[in-house]
Amino acid sequence: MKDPMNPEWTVFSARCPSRRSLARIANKWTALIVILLNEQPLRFGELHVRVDGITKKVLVETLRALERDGMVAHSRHADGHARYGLTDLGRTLHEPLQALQIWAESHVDDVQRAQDRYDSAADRQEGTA
Amino acid sequence: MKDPMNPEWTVFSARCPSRRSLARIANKWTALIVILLNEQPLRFGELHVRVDGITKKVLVETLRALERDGMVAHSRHADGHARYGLTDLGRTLHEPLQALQIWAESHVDDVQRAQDRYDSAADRQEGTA
DNA sequence: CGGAATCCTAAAGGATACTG
DNA sequence: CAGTATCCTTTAGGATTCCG
Repeated sequence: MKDPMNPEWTVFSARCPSRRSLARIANKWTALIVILLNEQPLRFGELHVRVDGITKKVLVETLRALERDGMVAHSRHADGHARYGLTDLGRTLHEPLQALQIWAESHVDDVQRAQDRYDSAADRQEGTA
Repeated sequence: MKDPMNPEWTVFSARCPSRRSLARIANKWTALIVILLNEQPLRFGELHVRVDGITKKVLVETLRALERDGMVAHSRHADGHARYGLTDLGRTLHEPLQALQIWAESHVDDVQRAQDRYDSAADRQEGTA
């Protein structure tokens, strides 16, 4: 599958499989789901309420894609309910994805200020033009 | 801006500003651009060729969004050409985003195997049905 | 070269209703 | 409850052309 002779075999190549993987993991829904499932396996409905704003359709699709890529698995539990959990592979994703969560939450104000600056600068431009 | 009284002020809340930030940084184009710009400031055309598969339109839009959020800035260089580079804020993004690149590139085979397993299991299901 | 403008398609996502 | 199925809207993204 991999061509070690090809120096372009990185995420920067559009046709490298790693580009597809990057697109899947560099995704807000994936990040939120992986972060939640790292705590503990969850049922579909629990995920649905804890990932605020996600629709059932998108949740199903994202879970299926993550299962296909081997990051998530679902299995029937002792109480008769199926639960989704991370696989070993999925667990290796938790740290980098949680880093994104932490970044996003801790830089809210920085980003907000930058946006305000940018927008007011843009307004001045408009006024000048 | 922030409501410290609201315990739901996290990326898991659809209306929390951090959710928007997460969506912006958990994005393949953002990741690729930030990783490249961390090495050195680049001109538009250099970015365009090094981020294989991106169109000029999408590159412009992504750069503008990153500038608005204060992660990228462009400035005229000594040679008279404008170059894009990371701001201090943008530089803090490099490590977590490069972690995603490394994950994607180093787990290509794991993901491929998982997909093969999943797809052949699905085929068997179809045959049974 | 570094875009901006326009147009268009495909994909993501949302709403709703239905089912085992 | 855990999905499917359907339909619809919106956004991301691509192709092309033009401009300073």
